[in-house]
Amino acid sequence: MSPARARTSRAAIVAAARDLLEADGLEAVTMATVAARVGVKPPSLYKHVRDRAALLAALATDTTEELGRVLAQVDDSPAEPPEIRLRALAGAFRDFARRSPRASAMLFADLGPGVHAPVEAAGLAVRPVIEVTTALVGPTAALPAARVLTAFAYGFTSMESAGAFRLGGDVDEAFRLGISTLAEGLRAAGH
Amino acid sequence: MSPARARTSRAAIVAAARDLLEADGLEAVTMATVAARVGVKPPSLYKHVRDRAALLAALATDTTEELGRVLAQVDDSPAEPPEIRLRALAGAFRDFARRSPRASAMLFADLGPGVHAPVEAAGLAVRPVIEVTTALVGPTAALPAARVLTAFAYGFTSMESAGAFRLGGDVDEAFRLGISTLAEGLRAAGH
DNA sequence: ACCTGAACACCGTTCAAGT
DNA sequence: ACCTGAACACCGTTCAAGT
Repeated sequence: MSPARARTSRAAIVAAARDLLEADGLEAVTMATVAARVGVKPPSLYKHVRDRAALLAALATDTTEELGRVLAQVDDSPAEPPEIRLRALAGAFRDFARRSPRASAMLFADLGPGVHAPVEAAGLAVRPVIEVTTALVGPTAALPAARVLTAFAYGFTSMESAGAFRLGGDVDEAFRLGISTLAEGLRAAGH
Repeated sequence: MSPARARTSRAAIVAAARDLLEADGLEAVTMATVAARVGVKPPSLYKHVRDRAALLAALATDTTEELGRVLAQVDDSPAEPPEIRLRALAGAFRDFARRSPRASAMLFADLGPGVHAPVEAAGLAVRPVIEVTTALVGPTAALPAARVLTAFAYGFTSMESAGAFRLGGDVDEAFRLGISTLAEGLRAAGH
């Protein structure tokens, strides 16, 4: 008797995977390296995650949920003008992307069939953006405006952490330019 | 004597890799599947590419060069107003991304250490964008403006092909909104 | 000069057997 | 109920041997 007590957990496994991802890239996230990091043998992981694809999906979900908490905390003063709130959200997302660049690049990426954060987590993370665009352009135009802002911020930070800006110049300035232009332009368009 | 004549080529290998990538995703691009598709055994590939990472880099380069040709061909009438040229470039990029969604998502992505298209190919592909932003906002502000446009278009198409827009609504409209907003907003800001 | 078969280390995954 | 060792198919890569 005395069945084996859990020596690890799903949360610890996901955290280990995220650490390995940020440290050494996605190809370094193997069942063996993750298992070693949480102190078990590879087969034991299958008691906590279905397979590697499910582990990556859980990693994406974890990242999405953390981002959702960060953005919700940043956007806690709806009395501010929407442009100010938007700049704060964008800045927080960029900081998040710099803290977890590889996990952030996976937020909206194609990770194989059915491998992405569930709609609930994604919806929750994007909610602050939609709330701000609602204040900015009204409820009917809020979704496309949020998509535009998200696409820009995600594309920019993904390119940045991949080292895709290789022509010199001030990268910070370009990010601020994008957010400012979109904030003002969307407001002007969305009467 | 009569040393073995090449039964395949680097170009054929890259093309096979791209086909496999678009058909079944990056994890389906193995040395074995690529070799089978070009009609050789896996070890033969190493006479043409250093390793799998180099093959993926060559794939990214090939994609970047093709995009460069497409964009250069689209932007062949510098007499048009920059907003029109910009819309044409953006539309061509989106078409390209829909034709080769997985390869396009790799254009500016982190594919491992040193695995991305060389600066020359990337610079050539982005040249039409910089030329248009030069016409739009002047030479000093052209680079950040081009970065903003590229980040938006790349982020948007990557999200789109990954299936990240899951809240309904008109995705085409959102793309047009982004390009219009940026074209007008950047011009207004870049006197 | 390129191709192949054989070989190796590694990876994801399964499963019977332990506690 | 979770853990492990052993096993399997597969993958990237090397290399000696073919032509």
